[in-house]
Amino acid sequence: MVTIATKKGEIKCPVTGMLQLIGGKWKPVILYCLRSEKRRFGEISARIPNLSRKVLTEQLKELEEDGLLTRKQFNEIPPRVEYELTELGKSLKPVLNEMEKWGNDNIIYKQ
Amino acid sequence: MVTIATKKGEIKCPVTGMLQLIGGKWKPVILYCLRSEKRRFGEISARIPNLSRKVLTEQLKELEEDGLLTRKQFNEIPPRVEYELTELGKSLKPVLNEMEKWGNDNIIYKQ
DNA sequence: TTTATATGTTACCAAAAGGTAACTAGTTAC
DNA sequence: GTAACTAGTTACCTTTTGGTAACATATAAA
Repeated sequence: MVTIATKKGEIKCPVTGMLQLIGGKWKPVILYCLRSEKRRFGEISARIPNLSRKVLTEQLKELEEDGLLTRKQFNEIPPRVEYELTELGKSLKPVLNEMEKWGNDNIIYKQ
Repeated sequence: MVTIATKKGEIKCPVTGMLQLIGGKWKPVILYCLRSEKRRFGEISARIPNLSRKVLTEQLKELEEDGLLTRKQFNEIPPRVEYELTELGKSLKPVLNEMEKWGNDNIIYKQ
């Protein structure tokens, strides 16, 4: 469960609220990448090659702050960090699945 | 059906593809607003008060170019313009419904 | 001794997104 | 004669987002 503060005159719309958490160019893809298993930072980065490591770090941090995933750091050399969806994050699976389905049914990639 | 050109090295991900069409701060809310009926420009604007008219115009134009909605202009005074989802736009309803459901189940607005 | 490793951080810059305020048009109501 | 109406457009600015390149770290392998 997530709490969002409203500003004056703001309408309490469920879709608007959700977009405050997973709106943005990369967050749904990151969550989609983690939907069925935990992954290391490098794995996520390799699977989303157009996303720079800097931005990936930022987005992961925000998703963690919003309670959608956990970050587990192992103090090894070289370092290892694993990201995994929380229960709240997992509850997004129906949304991600519908997005995946729509993309598969309606998008043709060319070239 | 939508065609998206890939750049070199890009992965053909259904979620990434969908985000190119409806990613962004406002597009899902606009589509959600039109999910069950056609609406005039002013109606949409009134229902999304934090969205400026300038940005609404831009977003509607992009959604029209991407084939998700139609724009019907009546040459009356004062002017009237109606926006309505196309079949492709309507095919997004399952996604929008899951987003709505998740928002209603998981978000508490405070204040 | 140098290089490679994984996961970052930092400084700096460019591009995209979004906002406000002023302006437009042609008819109707005051 | 002036204001209100709707659906924009335009100019200008700010904020957000995103990118690149360099650096840090501790150990192991060459």
